[in-house]
Amino acid sequence: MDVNVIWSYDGGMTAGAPITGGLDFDPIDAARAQWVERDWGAAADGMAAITSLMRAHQIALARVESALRPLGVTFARYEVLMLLWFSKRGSLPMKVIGSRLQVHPTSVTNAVDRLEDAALVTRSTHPGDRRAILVTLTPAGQELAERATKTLNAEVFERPGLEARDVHALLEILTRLRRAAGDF
Amino acid sequence: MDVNVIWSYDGGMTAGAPITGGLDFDPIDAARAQWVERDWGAAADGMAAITSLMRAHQIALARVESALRPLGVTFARYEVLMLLWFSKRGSLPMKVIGSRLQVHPTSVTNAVDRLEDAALVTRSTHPGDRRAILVTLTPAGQELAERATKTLNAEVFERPGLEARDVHALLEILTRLRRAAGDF
DNA sequence: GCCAAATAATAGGACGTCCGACTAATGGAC
DNA sequence: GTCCATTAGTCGGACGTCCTATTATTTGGC
Repeated sequence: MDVNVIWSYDGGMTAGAPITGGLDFDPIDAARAQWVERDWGAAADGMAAITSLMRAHQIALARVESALRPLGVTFARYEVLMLLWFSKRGSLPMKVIGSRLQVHPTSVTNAVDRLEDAALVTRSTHPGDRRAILVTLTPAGQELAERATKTLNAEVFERPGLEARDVHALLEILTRLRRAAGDF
Repeated sequence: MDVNVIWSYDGGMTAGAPITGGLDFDPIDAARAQWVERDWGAAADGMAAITSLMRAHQIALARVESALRPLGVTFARYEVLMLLWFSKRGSLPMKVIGSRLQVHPTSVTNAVDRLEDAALVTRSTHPGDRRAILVTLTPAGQELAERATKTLNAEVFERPGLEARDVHALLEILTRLRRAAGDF
């Protein structure tokens, strides 16, 4: 038979597929139907939206990381480089980096460790507060930030996989979500 | 002075803030303005939308994990439990789990390892294909899936932090994004 | 029937994230 | 002036994700 026995185990599956695609139905929509069927209708849209958000993040991150991989940086480190590049002095305290990116202090330590190993940034003690560490962009760091931005713009940001109208609507909705969460 | 010196380093920061909130401007909107200013306008909305997506994911995941933590499961493991619960026989091959959740095979191995340690699922060899492993929900696993769903619905999915209109629009846009990415 | 190609799952490792605990420095109350 | 609460950053560990490589099994071409 042309259908692998595994795939027919739960009904509805008619063909094997690579892990990145090829299902003949939308698992999230199927889950949403289950929610309605079990009288969790009040939560169905929220469940589907949040689950979709998780998956959309995974898709977007994979694209971004794939574009950046040849340059030897990750998106987390790229964000730090951009923050420094856009700062007036090319340097920021660890704490400010964490606040702007909304990540845990240890995540900043992690990213800066690796950027420092790659000679893209340097660490120095803050002149006005000896507890604080100033992170400064090196020329190599700025050069990489520029190249990475050019790559990301061309390969991802200019073609995010949605029509312009959707991109704009998505941005507005997510901005409201972030504001409601206290992001700014 | 009442303003920590660190916070004034790049201008605009007027107060210290806990890491989860309190910035007096939106860093993503500021980045978008930089994109426009540097003549990357064609990529500005895409950049802002994708960056917002990353942050929105972080916010949503934190809420979900926070709700699940008292129950001793993570969202990744919860998704596996739900998939099994909704399946006709309460069991699925590893491969199918990975395809439905769109994650790497090793992620399924990881999640099932931990669920098995917690006696929420069992592993057995697939009767029709000795290469494959059938994962089966235990009574404790189903009981936990039910309790976790009740908790998640009440604490997160019924109040996702957006108005119903936005939740619905978000779901539609992300569904188009996932379809364009070949998800189903 | 036999053997090579494809497939299912796991092992080991890299990376980013968070958490709790810890050190060092700051600064306000007295 | 002294002391203690607060703050900045790091360390070790847990977890989820992906990648590459490997083992076992199945399947299809001949």
